[in-house]
Amino acid sequence: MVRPTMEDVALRAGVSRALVSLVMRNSPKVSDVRRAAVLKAAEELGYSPHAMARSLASRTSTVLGVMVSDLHNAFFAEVVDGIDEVAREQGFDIIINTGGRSPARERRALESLQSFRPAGLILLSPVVPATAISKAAEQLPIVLVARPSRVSTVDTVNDDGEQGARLAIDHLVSLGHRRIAHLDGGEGTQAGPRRRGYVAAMEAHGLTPQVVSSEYTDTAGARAIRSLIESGTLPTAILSCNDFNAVGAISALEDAGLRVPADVSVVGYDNTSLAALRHVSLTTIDQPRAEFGRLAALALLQRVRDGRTEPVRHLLNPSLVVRNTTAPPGGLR
Amino acid sequence: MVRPTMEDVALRAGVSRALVSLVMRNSPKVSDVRRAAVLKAAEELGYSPHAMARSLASRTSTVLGVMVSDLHNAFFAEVVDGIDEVAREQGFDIIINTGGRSPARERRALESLQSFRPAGLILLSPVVPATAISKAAEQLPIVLVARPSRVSTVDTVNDDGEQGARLAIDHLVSLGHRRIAHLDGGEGTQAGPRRRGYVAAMEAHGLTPQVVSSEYTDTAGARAIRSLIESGTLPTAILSCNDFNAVGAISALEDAGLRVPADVSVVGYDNTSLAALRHVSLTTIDQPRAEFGRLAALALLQRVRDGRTEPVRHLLNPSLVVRNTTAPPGGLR
DNA sequence: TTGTAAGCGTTATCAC
DNA sequence: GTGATAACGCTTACAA
Repeated sequence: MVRPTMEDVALRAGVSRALVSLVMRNSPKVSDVRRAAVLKAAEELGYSPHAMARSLASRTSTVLGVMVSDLHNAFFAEVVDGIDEVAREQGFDIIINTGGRSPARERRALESLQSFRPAGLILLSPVVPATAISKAAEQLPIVLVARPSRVSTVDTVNDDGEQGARLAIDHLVSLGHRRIAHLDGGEGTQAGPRRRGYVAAMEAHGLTPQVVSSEYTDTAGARAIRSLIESGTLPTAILSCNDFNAVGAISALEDAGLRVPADVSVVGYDNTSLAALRHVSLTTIDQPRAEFGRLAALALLQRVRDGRTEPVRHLLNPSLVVRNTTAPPGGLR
Repeated sequence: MVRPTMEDVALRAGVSRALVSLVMRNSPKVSDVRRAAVLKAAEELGYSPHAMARSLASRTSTVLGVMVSDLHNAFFAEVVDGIDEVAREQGFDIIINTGGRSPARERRALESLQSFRPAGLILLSPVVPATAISKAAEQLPIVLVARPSRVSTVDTVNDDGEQGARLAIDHLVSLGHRRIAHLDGGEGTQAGPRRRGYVAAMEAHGLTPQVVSSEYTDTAGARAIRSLIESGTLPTAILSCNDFNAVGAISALEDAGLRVPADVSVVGYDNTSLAALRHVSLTTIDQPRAEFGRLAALALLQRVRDGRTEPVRHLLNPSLVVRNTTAPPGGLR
């Protein structure tokens, strides 16, 4: 169980260690015979380079660290796909760690990631305080995804939540809705912009906003609907803070004998795989997740390789995905 | 942007590099005064140990590599939680990489993980050929989760799919169902045991198995139901190969004007977060996912630290979670 | 084109 | 307790 080293390969191929090193980094200045011999020896020994030793010696790193705040959320999986795509193209490896939505655990994940001395770090929706981030940013380039920041040393990639909410409201208004409530995400990341966008869009249409306090879960969505029904203030359409909340809302509406979308229309946010299920078929707002990842990786590489120092702020446009939970009000369809 | 080293800390604290090293590994044989001085200097400099250099020098690794075949599947997130829990307890760090369900990408992920020379590797439902796994197992300890293996050098952690299917059938039979079809997972991992368990359980009850070819997606589940309806062979109950398939089946049943569970009962498999949504509320088979992770990490640590060499094969018991998609047949409820 | 030797940041083995 | 010094596996001038 002891892994072969360059020395072993060199011995077996009858060359020096340095030459093996050249072959491994496929330098052009190695004769074909020697190269073949080295490759053969490496193959036979099952040798593969030791990334840490390499990075130590070369004083460079081809590793990008990725901190995923919540592995349970498929949202991040697609962002990672985007990161992975760009990183691989550019010859970088990624290592992932997860924070489990707990600041303490996330802190540990960050430290662990940094102990590998990666070229840079991409943080997906981190929950640690901003000071922890700016402190880390003193040591290496950092890109934040799905979390805004004013720290001038970090880049950010976000979706324009205000515009997303506006798209949803415009859609509902164009269907004929006038009374549209927003089930608010409370403290959740991105809840602020979505709420502001909702209020602004309603007012732009001359309508009265109705913000209902809720959370990013299906039970919270159901609870909010029940309170609306009890207070007799149920509108004809709902904009939920995310897809889970929307599914909870739909289920509570159906429990109350109301039909979606005939009696009430519902719009989600995020276009998770849940929304696409035919059983749900939720009208929702899509964020270009893989693009988030690609831009984040690109931003990091610009700092790492091209030495960029001014921060970049990507604000991506979400889009509306119309499915089967929205229709004109009052069953007019 | 240049990270401080032990040398810097030593200089600042007015001690030798070796002493700093001792403090960092909190050795008991350092005077309190010196320790405090070193810690203070490290803090001021923002110093944290260099994991790669440490591992290189100590010829040991406190890193566990985790390959997640599909980050989009929340199933793995909980397994990772279990791994993380045990690893942290025992002073190990984990680094994650993903294979995106593509053998080529997975191979790359495996190589990348190995280049960090981790103490061992945990592979979650890998799709690479068995030979690739046994080759890797020559270099370091490997544990496979959700994929069986006969390679004597690797440990495995799986759920007992046959028993899971049996639990579902026993439940349906006890409700009074006699005609129960299985929507089969085809080539998918774990589809085999579930199918065998279904057939065996049906025969044990003196019933005729009805296996319908399908896949692990909601559209496939819907398609299978439509074909059953068209052929006039729709039974009173369905055991799906997984939750997605079950949700697709439910949706197709409702589209056809049938009620679930009044007209047809449906059981899923996996107890994903989807099943728990109140809008779905699916009766399903639960696998102890976090336990998978814990056992996998423990198995790895036994090899790494205690030098165990005989393989272990964990086969965990699934359990039945009854929700609202199962009832006695014929709307007798 | 190939080999030699000096590091990279750390731990480990000794002396003191 | 504390401090030199030799590894660890690799890269990289610099020589040959």
